[in-house]
Amino acid sequence: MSKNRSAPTLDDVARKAGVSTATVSRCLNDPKRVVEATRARVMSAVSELGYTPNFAARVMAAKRSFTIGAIIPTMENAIFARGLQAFQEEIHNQGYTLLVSSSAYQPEAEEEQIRTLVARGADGLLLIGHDRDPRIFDYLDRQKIPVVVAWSFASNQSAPSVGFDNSQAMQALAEQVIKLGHTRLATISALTKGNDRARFRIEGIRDAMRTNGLPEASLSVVETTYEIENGAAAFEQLMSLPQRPTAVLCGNDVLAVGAVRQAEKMGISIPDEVSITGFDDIELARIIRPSLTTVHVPHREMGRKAAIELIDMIETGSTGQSLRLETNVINRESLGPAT
Amino acid sequence: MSKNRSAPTLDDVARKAGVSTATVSRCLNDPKRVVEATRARVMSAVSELGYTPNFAARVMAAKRSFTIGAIIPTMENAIFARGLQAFQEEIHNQGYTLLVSSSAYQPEAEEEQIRTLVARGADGLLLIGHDRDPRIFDYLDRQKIPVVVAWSFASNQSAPSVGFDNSQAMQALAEQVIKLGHTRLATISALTKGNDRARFRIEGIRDAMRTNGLPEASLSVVETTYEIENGAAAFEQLMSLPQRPTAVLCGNDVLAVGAVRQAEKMGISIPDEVSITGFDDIELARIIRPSLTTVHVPHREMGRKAAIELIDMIETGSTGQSLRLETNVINRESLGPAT
DNA sequence: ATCACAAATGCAAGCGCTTACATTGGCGCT
DNA sequence: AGCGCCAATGTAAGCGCTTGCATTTGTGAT
Repeated sequence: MSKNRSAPTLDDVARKAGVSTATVSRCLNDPKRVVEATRARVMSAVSELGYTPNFAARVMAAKRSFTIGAIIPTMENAIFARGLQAFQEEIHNQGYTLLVSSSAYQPEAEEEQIRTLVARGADGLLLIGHDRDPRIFDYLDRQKIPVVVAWSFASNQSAPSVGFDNSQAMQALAEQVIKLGHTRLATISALTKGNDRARFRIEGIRDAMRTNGLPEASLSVVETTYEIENGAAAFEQLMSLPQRPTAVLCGNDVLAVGAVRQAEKMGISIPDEVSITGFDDIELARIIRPSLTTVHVPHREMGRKAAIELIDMIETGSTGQSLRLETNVINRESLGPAT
Repeated sequence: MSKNRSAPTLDDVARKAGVSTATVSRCLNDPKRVVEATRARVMSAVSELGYTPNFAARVMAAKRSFTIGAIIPTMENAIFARGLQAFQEEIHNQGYTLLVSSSAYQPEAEEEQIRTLVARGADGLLLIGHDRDPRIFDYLDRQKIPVVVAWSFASNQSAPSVGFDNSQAMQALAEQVIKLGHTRLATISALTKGNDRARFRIEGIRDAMRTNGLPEASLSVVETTYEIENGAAAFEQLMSLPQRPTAVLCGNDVLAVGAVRQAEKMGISIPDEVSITGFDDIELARIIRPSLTTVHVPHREMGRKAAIELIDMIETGSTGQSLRLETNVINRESLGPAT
């Protein structure tokens, strides 16, 4: 037992317990395969030495890492944080570890990170949305890495998805807005390039307009990136239109908060002069005044279900099955009747 | 070139380029050691094959992972998110990858995660706060894993820290509060067990009281976990005290937001009847109405500096050096003179 | 006791890479 | 032309683990 200043190995444990490394390995991975007496001896050697298996060696030998990778567009806001937290809790319960990276909404960055995660031996991947180069799905398929797509639902894609129908969710909200008499609608959307969620949401508004006999072309659309300040700027831009919209449907709550703040600054009363809505129902939506009418998304449920699905795919080798979750409109103060 | 359905290895590349694996490895890790012509041949083989080095094998052979681990108390709020984002950007620039896990404020979970990260070959660790079993620092020391502590500053600890003086920061704020005539103070704090930041902040308030001749014992303290709802509940509790405090200094902005919301609900006017302050200066602090007087912490700078320090320790083997950042009080609407 | 057979354990071959050390070849110099 | 030297490349030994297969040990039935 050399008191070497570096981590003990399987070999050290084996020697101390007077067994072979194979037995120690089995003790750790499949305890019932080794008889009680030996196991006790091994286990005490393990704890006396403070042994922790070397992960890289284990992955290499077993070709299995019990690691799941997730690539999300951004960590800087609550939307993904909450769903991801649930995802991580679930996989942790099942003995997996989560590796997260964020792509900053850049497709190339995402692709690189996918490769990195695969090179790190991820057993499966969680991706957000369907929009990406099909070659990526081919690659993953070839490497036999199961993938689940979340935050979006579509049954006919190359990977199963656990999410909700963005278009329909937004349509339901737009219907309510229109029922309140609004005819001049506008939307502040996230960038639609490479972002199916954003596109579907705009589409949902258009669907509702069409259904209700409003000319689709009359929808003013401003696209911007995901920040409160940008939501504010977009709102200002919309308010300087010759014909001010009476309702601004925002692609997410963050943008809506920016709009609300800008309205306050411009002395525009919400919802008396203009109505504003959000999407996601993050905490901020109920904190802000006026509180936000928005679409509630079951983030935690989505994260959990995606985890369950992905682990099932990993462990049974199944090709997975898409799951569609329900959203619902939450009525708060920022939406009122058209004036 | 067998079109095997699994990832190409160094060997495949070497064969295709007509060189040895050693040369390929050198091309990838230290290109100047191989002559231009060979390198070109190797590189084109790499890209034709779509080769990505197997991470586990690399770590195992090189005993170096270019991975840094960070364990934060929670991912669910903006405080750590922002600093961590900066940390990650900086290490990414220097060619490292970040592995994050959250301990949910549980010391045992943190300890387990530290071991996990070490087993995964992390080259260094970022930890939050100094409060933890000294054995952990011993262990890390024995494994020769550099550690930097952030979000807290203390020069006499077992690990260098990059942070700010929580006590002094809070004291500065409390001074202002007292100068405004408040004498009945209360604080809503995060749980102090295992959380030096929380403890130091309370201490800061006491220091200011002492300095200004206020009886320290008169400070009402409520401890609770990190959620808006809990901040609200704590505020309600404080308001039902026989002698209502006139200023409630919250341990962080999230708790303060809860307090503000509860005041609104109870019809207590802020800051006319009661003043409320926060700590951290997260985005929410300026979004909420009344906006929060709070302590601004240079999160991004802290993250970046911590990254620089840690990488320096990893690469030069130095023992590191503590760095103290400045905070400053941001005056907004939620603090007013005592009535 | 003895034998057949199953359960427990050991042996050793990799997993895909890095790197110390050995070998080769090209160059300038005499 | 011959020599020494250094840059470029190759050889092969691990890194710490898992696991198929071989071997040993223990069990119950005869």
